[in-house]
This record gives sequence, C-alpha cells and structure tokens, in this order.
Amino acid sequence: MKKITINDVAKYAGVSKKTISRVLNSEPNVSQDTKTKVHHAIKVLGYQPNPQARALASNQSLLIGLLYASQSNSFVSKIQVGALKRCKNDGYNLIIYPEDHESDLLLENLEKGLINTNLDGLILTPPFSDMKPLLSFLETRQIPFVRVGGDQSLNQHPSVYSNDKEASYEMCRYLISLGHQRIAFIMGHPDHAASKQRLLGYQQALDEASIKPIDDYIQQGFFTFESGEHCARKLLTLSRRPTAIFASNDYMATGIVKVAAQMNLFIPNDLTVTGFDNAPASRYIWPSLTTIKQPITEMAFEAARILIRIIRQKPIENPNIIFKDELIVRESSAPAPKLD
Amino acid sequence: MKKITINDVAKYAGVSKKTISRVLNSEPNVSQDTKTKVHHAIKVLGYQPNPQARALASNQSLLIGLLYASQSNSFVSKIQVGALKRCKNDGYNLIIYPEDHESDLLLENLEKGLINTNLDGLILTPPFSDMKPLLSFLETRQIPFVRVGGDQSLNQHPSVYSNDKEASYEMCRYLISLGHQRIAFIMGHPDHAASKQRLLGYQQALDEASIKPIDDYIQQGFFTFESGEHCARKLLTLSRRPTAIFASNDYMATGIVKVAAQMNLFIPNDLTVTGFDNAPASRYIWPSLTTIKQPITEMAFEAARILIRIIRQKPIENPNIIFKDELIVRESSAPAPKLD
DNA sequence: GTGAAAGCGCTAACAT
DNA sequence: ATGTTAGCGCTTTCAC
Repeated sequence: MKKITINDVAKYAGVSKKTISRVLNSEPNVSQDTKTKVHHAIKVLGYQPNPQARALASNQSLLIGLLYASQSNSFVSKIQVGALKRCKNDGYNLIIYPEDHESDLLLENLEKGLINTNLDGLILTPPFSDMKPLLSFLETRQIPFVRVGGDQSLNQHPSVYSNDKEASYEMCRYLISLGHQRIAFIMGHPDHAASKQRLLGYQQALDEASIKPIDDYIQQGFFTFESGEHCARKLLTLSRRPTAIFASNDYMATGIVKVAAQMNLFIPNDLTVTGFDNAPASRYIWPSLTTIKQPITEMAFEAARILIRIIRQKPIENPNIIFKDELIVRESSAPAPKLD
Repeated sequence: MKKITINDVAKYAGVSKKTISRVLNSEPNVSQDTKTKVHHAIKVLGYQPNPQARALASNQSLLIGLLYASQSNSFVSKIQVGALKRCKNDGYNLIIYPEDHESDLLLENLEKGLINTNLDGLILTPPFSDMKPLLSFLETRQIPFVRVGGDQSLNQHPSVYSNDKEASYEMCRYLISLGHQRIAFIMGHPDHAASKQRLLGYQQALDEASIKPIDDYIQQGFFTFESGEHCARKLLTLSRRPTAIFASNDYMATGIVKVAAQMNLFIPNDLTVTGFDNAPASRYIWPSLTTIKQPITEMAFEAARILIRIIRQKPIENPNIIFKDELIVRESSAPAPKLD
C-alpha cells in the first residue's frame, strides 16, 4: 500500500500541489471549480495529509499540552475529555503532562518536554495556573497558554474560571437556610487559589447571617481524604460540636463521613456534611454528598478553543471567561438538629 | 532567539551534519573523538533536535496512542501514568483516545484519528483489547499494538495480562476461610473478558470447597455503581440471604454498601462485601473495601516497553507477560455470622 | 569513520 | 486564481 502524497493528488486533479495545499487549508483564492476537482481527487485517492510534513513546513507541531497535577483524579479525566474534544476537532493532538507541582525539577522537566515536542500551546490547570515562575517562563519562551481555574487576579493572561467564591457562598446560604448556625469549614490545599475563594465565600455567608466566626471551626485541609479525616476528628471532638461541616472538596468530605460513622454519628440527622467538586465518589458513598458541580469539561473545552485561536493568531473576543457552578443537593444534608 | 539546527551544530563541531545525526541516534561508526566534539557542540549551542523534521525524514511520528473506554476512571489514570512514563523515557509522546466502545463509528473514528496522526503504535485496554475487528483492522494497517488485559486466548498478539481468575479465586478462598458459605457474586460487563475470568475463579473456589452453586447468587452487573445497587437489592431480598457478596469491581461493591446501609444491614457484621480493582473509592468509603489490587501502572509501563520494541523492530523476549494481582483486606469483610 | 547529495511531504514567498 | 521555486530540519543512500 503505497502512500498517497500531495503530489499524487496534484497530478490526478491536474493542478499544482500548491493549489491542493490551498484547498486543504481553506485558503482564499481558489475557484469553486478547482475546489471541487481537488476534493474529488482527494476522495478518489483516499488522500490523507501527512501531519509531520505539515508541521515541519509550517513550523507548527499541531500538538497542545495539558499540564495537571498527577494526583487529582476525577477532575483530570473531565479536563481531558473537554480539551481533547476541542483539539481533535481542530486538528490538534493533546499531549498530557501529569506533573508533581511540588517538584523542584518542574520547570526543568517541562522545558525539556516542551522543547523536544515543540508544543504549539499549553493548557494549565490548578495549581499550575497560579505558578508565576511558570507563567513567565512560558511568556519568555513565547509559548501560548491558557489558564483553567486559579487566581482571578492573574487575568492579564487568558483564563477560564468558575466562580468558586460564589458557589461556596451559595452552599453556606443553603446550610444556613436549613437552620445551621454551627458551620465548620475545611480549607483546601493552600497552593490552590480556589481554596482561598472557597473560604471567602464561607466567611461572607456567615458574616452576612451575623454568625460569629469561630476559629476552631476552620481547619486546614489539603484536598486529600486523609486530611479530611484528620480535620473531622478535630471538629467532632470539639465541646461545641458543629452541626454542619463544609469541606472544600469531596475527598475531604468523604473523610468526614468515615469519621462520623466511626463515631456513631448519623448523617445527615446528627451531622450535615457537604463537599465541593462533584467527584464520582460523592455519588457512590452512602449517604451521597451534597456538593458543588463545576462545569469542568466545558471549561476545558473553552480553554482549548481560546488557546487554538491564540495559536492561530485569531482575535479572541473575551480572554477571561467565568463559568457558573451549581449546587447539588443529595443525602448528606438536612435541617440542623435541635440543640440543648 | 534563532533556532539552533543540526547545521549549526555541524558547523560548530566542524563535521558534517550526517555525523551529528549519527551521534544523535547512537549509530555505530563514529570515533570517540568526534563523539566528544559533537556532544560538546550540542551542549554549547543548546541544540534540541526538531522532532517534526525527524519524524518526516524517518517516516515515524514518535507518537503512541492509548485507547481506552471513556467511562472507566481510576483505571485510566493509572494506565496513563504507566504508559506515559515509558513513552517519555524513550522519546515518544502519548496521544490519548478515550472512545466509546459501543459506538458503531468506533473503527471509523479510529481510522481517521490514527491516519491523520500517523501513530507509530497503539496500546489497547479493555474492552478494546478483545475487539477482534479492531485487532484485524490494526493488523491490516500494519499498525503495531500491544494489548493490556483482556482475553488470554488472544495471545498470538503481544499482550500484558493480570491473573483475574486466580485473584478472584483467591478472594473466594479468603471468604470461605472466614466461614462464609452463602457467597453471592456480581458479574462484570459482558464485553470485558475479565468478567468471565472473575466468574470462573469464583466458581472454581466454591466448587473446590463443595459449596453448591445457587443460580440466584450470581447476578449480572455492568461494572457501574447503579448495576451494583440493583443486584444488591435483588440479593439482599432473597429469602436465603447471602452472608457475603463479591462484586467484580469496586464501583458495584460501593453500590452494595449503599443498599446495605439503606436496609440497616451492618457491614461487615451482618454482611461481608468485597470488590475488585482497588479503585480510590474503595479506600474512601466507610467501611473501606476488601478488594483486589492490580498492578495497572506497571502493566501499562510494560505494555509501552514492548510496543516500543516492536516499533523499533527489536526482538521481544516474551510477548505475553502476566502480572500478579494482590488481595487487599480492609474493613468490609468479617467472619460469617451464625445462621439460624 | 565520514561526508555529499537527495529527498521525506508539505507550506511560504513570490511570481504570473 | 494558480503555479514555481525554495526550503523547513532532519535521515537515507551511497560514495569515499
């Protein structure tokens, strides 16, 4: 099976190969007539352009990188799906870069990876979206990138966000509407900008409801199941035990559920637990978790769309898009119990 | 910042570019002296070969595809990590192909994807590892591939397996050793060869222990949480209720846990539940699940290694490698309760 | 052991 | 609206 090249198509269609190229790339200045001829030839011969040749000649790789933290799980697969969809649609391939954001070698590794792949652009996910050394590295290297999530004050760079603070606020409003006053909060990993936003939403909601903030009710977690367990143990042994615990993500909330079960606390009657992210586990565990759903896939899709426009030097209408999160009420939340 | 090419290096080192190429590709017939010179020049100039040019000239893409079912979650990220590690190490990039295995358009989509990317090879994961039309399609196209998991009778193709049947057998032996006699089994998705193997292990263990098989104790699941719930409801309303349920994966086991909780059955005292796969959720839920851990990452790493050897036409020592699964005992299993 | 020439399959720049 | 020429940065072939 000999490979069909652009030359074969040119010969068959009776035009120059440049014309074929023009049709392939939908460049202007081709008569409708030749277009038809060329398309026909392409079809008959079953021609498929060679992406490597194309890449070499046009000095592009048609490769887009997706950088993410190697641990975060359900988040990643959603991001991948969204980004991939857009990339494939536009003729790009997606190269995944699961990296350890705490590694000292990060920039070094990345540099090696980026350069010997010649990426056309990069999608950054938290916490990489907020790593300033990385951002300036990419700028120096002139590698186009789009940030997903992260710190909204960095919006001089093209970014796609969701409204973490608002969603967190909404969650707390909901808890308050259930009659909860003793609402504890487990913070997320300090390296993630979202953690701060979620905390702010919590604080604002309590403040507006004139609920006095209690220091002990705010615990530092790290987005892991274990940190959730740890914080839950602290919170649930407090003399004035909270009636609701809002964890900054579902893995931590799952840790709370486990600790509560071990302490014979019945959720949601004795204790309301809520999370954030709508991780698969939030549906699987019992009781299923009230949580916040972010449109991750859509965000990644949009990020890829913007990135590709930047790569192609097309104007981008809005370099800072904010998506809306959504409260999902499940079994783990209920009206506050009567207190003594 | 002008790009350094092979020509610059050749000039600097005072040799022909072919010699640079030889050094780059560790070809024979280069004197130690020139080698040193060339390496030095490369370092000084900070030269990075252009992968696209390389790909074009050598008629390779240095791209390897990873085909997997878009749903399966924790499995996928482990596979990705393993495959990626090997690929990056050997200068390949990994392109991910999450596809719907039930789609009629699968082959068509894949063909488009493969051809316009010029993949050098493909890693197949279940249930794609067993799709004969796909396998013959790849053979016709002369696209090298390696299967991960799946039907061991297809071992005329290079494959990497784990011993599903044995692991399932071992799990049942464990349950029997706890005194369980009424052991129910929830099968996996029929499209996955592993489902059958896991069933066989169950049947063999019961047979060897002279436990009479009961039809009602074997339910058809589909690897989903919901199917687990559904089967659990059936099993737990049986007049002669099982004392242990072994689900073919952790998502289904999680479904059982939920149903049991709703029925006020206490796990593990009233009911033992075990799963398969060691999904993250198996650790997170309460009680945590006794399950089987497969060395997924290692398997994918090995699959990529074999694939790259095939691509490079190097001899492969053993085209069929079997990895060993491991029983992980957690909180969801306990000795059988005394029955009336 | 090394190099010169040709060419991979496409696009860029400049004709016409 | 179309074609010509050159060249992207590397490897292959074959010569020495």
